[in-house]
Formats: sequence, structure tokens, C-alpha cells
Amino acid sequence: MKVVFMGTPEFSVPALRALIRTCEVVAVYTQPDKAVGRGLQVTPTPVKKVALEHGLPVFTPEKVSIPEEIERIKSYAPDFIVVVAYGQILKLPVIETPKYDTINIHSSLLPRWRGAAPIHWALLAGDEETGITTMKIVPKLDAGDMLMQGRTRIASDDTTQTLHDRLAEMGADLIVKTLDGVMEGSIRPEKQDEGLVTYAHKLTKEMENLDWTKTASEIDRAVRALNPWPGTRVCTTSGLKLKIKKGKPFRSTIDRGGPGRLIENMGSLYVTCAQSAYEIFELQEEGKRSMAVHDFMNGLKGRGIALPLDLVMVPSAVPLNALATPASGGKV
RNA sequence: CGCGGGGUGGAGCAGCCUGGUAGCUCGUUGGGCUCAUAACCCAAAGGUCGUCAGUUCAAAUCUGGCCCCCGCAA
Repeated sequence: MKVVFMGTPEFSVPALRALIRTCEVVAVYTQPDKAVGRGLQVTPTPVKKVALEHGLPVFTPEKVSIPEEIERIKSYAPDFIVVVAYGQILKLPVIETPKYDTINIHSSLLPRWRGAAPIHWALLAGDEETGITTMKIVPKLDAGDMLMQGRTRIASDDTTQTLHDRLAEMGADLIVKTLDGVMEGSIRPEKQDEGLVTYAHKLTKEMENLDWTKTASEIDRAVRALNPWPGTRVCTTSGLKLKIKKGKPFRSTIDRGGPGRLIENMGSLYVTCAQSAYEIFELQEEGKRSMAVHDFMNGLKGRGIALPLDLVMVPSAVPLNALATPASGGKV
């Protein structure tokens, strides 16, 4: 079975490896190398690295839906094109190239969370479970008929990072089964119920700003969902900028002057919010490494900074309560 | 030459601008107090201030080179 693979970030890698093991990967498409990292080093994408390790032909066009790339793909006579977080929208001529189908691995239980950041939004919304959907690609983003799904529960300590890793592995497993199923004709594609569609909008940098008027459990979800990027940040009136890396909702109520303060209680650090407080375990000050809250508080005393500290509200670009947007808002 | 922050006893930091006996909050060790304690009190150990060179009577502090770490830039 000949497969053309299209993918870019770390999330795509397990699927690529699985396909290399089980199929004939005839070509790999990925995004052009970009200048990233300290010093703006030009770095190949994770997918490109793996493809090169296996001696596969790699192509990195700015646009894949142009005639010469379509001709190139045709020349490989693929049975399937598999697309995993490629980063480009495929036009119909590309989609129609393979003998069988062009298939996408999407990291949500469609039709919930179409779009760019499904893992984050599942976590933010407090979903109890999420998963992987394989589907036929159609020109409209993430709207194709579904082929297979794999589900996983979201644990109370799951972060975007842990879910990402888990779902990437599940996707690798599922795509192999999906290709086999399509070949055998044992899978019957299922239409998405448009009434249940929600969109996972792209995250913005500004979403890092914590809205401490929310409840502790909403804050907890934000801390876990926005980890590692863009993070969850809090700014004090005195100019400290702190990223909350880990914490948990505090059960009892603490009333120390209302929401929006950093307070110390029994040797622990809390940010007060709606009704109660959120306890911080690990944080990172601007420009510094991440550290345990205990070390941070020692440093504060060393600098002569005393708690409590008042926080400044910085607005987010996308309100976290813009959770499940209705199907009508078809922009992603 | 992409932008920026930093390397000070075991940890997190202050001191550096305005050179002159190395400090804070913890931890560790010993002792005390207490029914008891992660609490409190007393005491002690522990640092070539990243590295090399320069300026100076004198450098953690000023100047230049080098090494390493971190944040942004998805």
C-alpha cells in the first residue's frame, strides 16, 4: 500500500513512524524549514527529521496545491494520502489524487472541536473525554465523513502536553487500522452531525493572562490547557510577571480581600479568585527558570518583597468563556 | 550578527549604578523550649562571588574576551 504522508510537528511523528512500519511511504510533505530557537537557527520540522532518517523523499513546498506538486504526487501513484497536522489546507485536486482516499487524523471526537486547537479546548471546556477521529478530507476544514474514533478520558491531572502525547500515539494506532479497514471495505463512513459541531479556535498569546474572576476549577483547567503554550500568567501591581505552571483548586474558602491577590497561607501560595483560591505549586518568573513555590517564596523574602501582592487584570484576546461556539461560526 | 534576562555557601535571591571586612529567606548540623511539632529560641558548619585577562593601593562590584544557563520569537 503506497502512502504519501503530510505532517509537520511532533504530533505527526508517531503516525509517520507507524506508517513506515506498515506501509510503503513513498513521499513525505512537510512545512518549509523555519528559523526557530535561540539565535534563530534554521531547523527542519520533526517530520522532516524522521523522514530523512529513513531515507524518504521529502518535499517542503510553500503551497502544496499547485499544479506541479499535484503532478509530483500523482507520479507516486499513492493509494492514500495521510494528513496529520500538516499546516496547509488541501485543495480538491490534491485531495482527489490517491487511488482510495485522502485521510486526516484529528485530535478530537468530531464533530466536537473542529479546528486548530482541539486538545486545548477540550481541556478548557472541562470535557470528560476526548479522542482521535480519522476522516476523509474534504475542502471544508475538518468536515469530512468520519471513519474511526478512539476515545480517552481526561484525567484531573492531564495537561495539553500529556494529552497531546497520548493522542499522538492513539492516532498512530488508529490510522493503520483505518487504512486497513478502508482497503477491506469494512468501514462505513459516517457523516458528522452538523448540529453538534463546535470550533476550537486558534490560541493567542494574550490568552496567557489569567482571568482571576473565574472559579478555582476554571483556573485549574486554564493552567492545564494552556500548558506549555501560551501558559497562564499573572501580573502584580509591583511589576512581577509570574507564570503558573502547576497548582490545584483550594477547597475551603479563603477571604483575604477578594479576588486578584497573591496571598500566603500556612506556607503555601495562593491566587485568590471567585469564591475561593487557587493554590500554586510551581511557577516561573519572567526570564527565569521554573521553580517550586517554596523556593520562589524564599527568594521573595530575600528580595524584601512581602505578601500579599495585588494583581493587575490583563484582558485576554479570546475570552475563555467563549467555549462551545455554535456551528454557525464556521471560521477557524 | 533576531530581542532580552542570568551565573554569589546545598536551594531561591539581595549586593554591582555610587569599588574597601560577602548579606537575606530557607535547608543542614548541634543545643534549648515543648505532651508534641513542619512552630519558637540559641549556636555552628559551609562561598577561589562562572572563567581568563586588564584597570586600581584595593574588584562580587569597573573594562574586554571566553564558557554555560534561561525567557521571547507558537
